Amino acid sequence: MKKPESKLTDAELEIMHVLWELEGGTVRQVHERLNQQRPLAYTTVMTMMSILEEKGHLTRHKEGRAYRYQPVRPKSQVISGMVDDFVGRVFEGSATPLIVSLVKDKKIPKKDLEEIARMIRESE
Amino acid sequence: MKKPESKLTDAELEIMHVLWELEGGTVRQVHERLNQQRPLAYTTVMTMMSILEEKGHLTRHKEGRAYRYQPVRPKSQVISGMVDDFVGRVFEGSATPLIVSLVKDKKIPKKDLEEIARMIRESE
DNA sequence: GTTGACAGACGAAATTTTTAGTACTACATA
DNA sequence: TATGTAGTACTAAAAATTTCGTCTGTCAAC
Repeated sequence: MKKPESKLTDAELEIMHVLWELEGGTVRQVHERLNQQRPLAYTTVMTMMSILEEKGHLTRHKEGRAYRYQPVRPKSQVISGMVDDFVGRVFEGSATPLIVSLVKDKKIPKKDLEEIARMIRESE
Repeated sequence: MKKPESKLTDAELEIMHVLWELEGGTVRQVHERLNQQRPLAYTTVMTMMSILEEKGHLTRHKEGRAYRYQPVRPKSQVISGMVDDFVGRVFEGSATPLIVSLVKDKKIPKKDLEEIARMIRESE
């Protein structure tokens, strides 16, 4: 049964990253990818992908013998939701301190900083 | 037994926020705060705070009959670590897309944007 | 000294998240 | 048609997180 939406857990996010990159794939494909980083049973990946399908993050259709899974929403949209959630939990709603902290003590390449500055100018 | 460090879970973070704001407090004080937002047993808060103490995020000392808990590290430092973790998991290490997405989504008041732009200029 | 309120210790239930085992099906092919 | 293989469904164990109950001790007020 499909639920409308739901928060992505850590392990689920890993899988979504692979599928966004591959633009969809089978359990086997995803398993092969993740397994390079850390041992993980095939069925574990399958279970996770089923859950993601139930949660409405993936759809699937038969392709030959196996299912092919595809992300329902684009990466940008899902991640934007996660950012909102993060800002809510960690910064109690206000995104400004997050940016300030990122710009200040994180290593953003100078080039990117310039681009960001330009973006801000243009958005006004 | 104290472990050196550890990731903050959601519920733990809620408590840390209260203690950062109050600059330390008793279980009762924290419980009263959180209870305004959602029902929560006194002992639940107590357990969480004990765990936070074991994890090294809080210290405590007797004050009258009760313990007074205090954050070990300043909010800015802990949150900076959480941002790193988040950037790693969600943005696969690169913070730039996060900033871009925040600025683009227009979640930042114009006034703050200007200040950020100034910050960038000055950091060069 | 009894009683009631407050506080913590301890143990553990409930829930969520993560991981995996086993059995069953379809298919190719020897 | 017997057999190995790829794939899934179903089930559930394991681990982590969140929640809370009960018991015990202390202290103040009566």
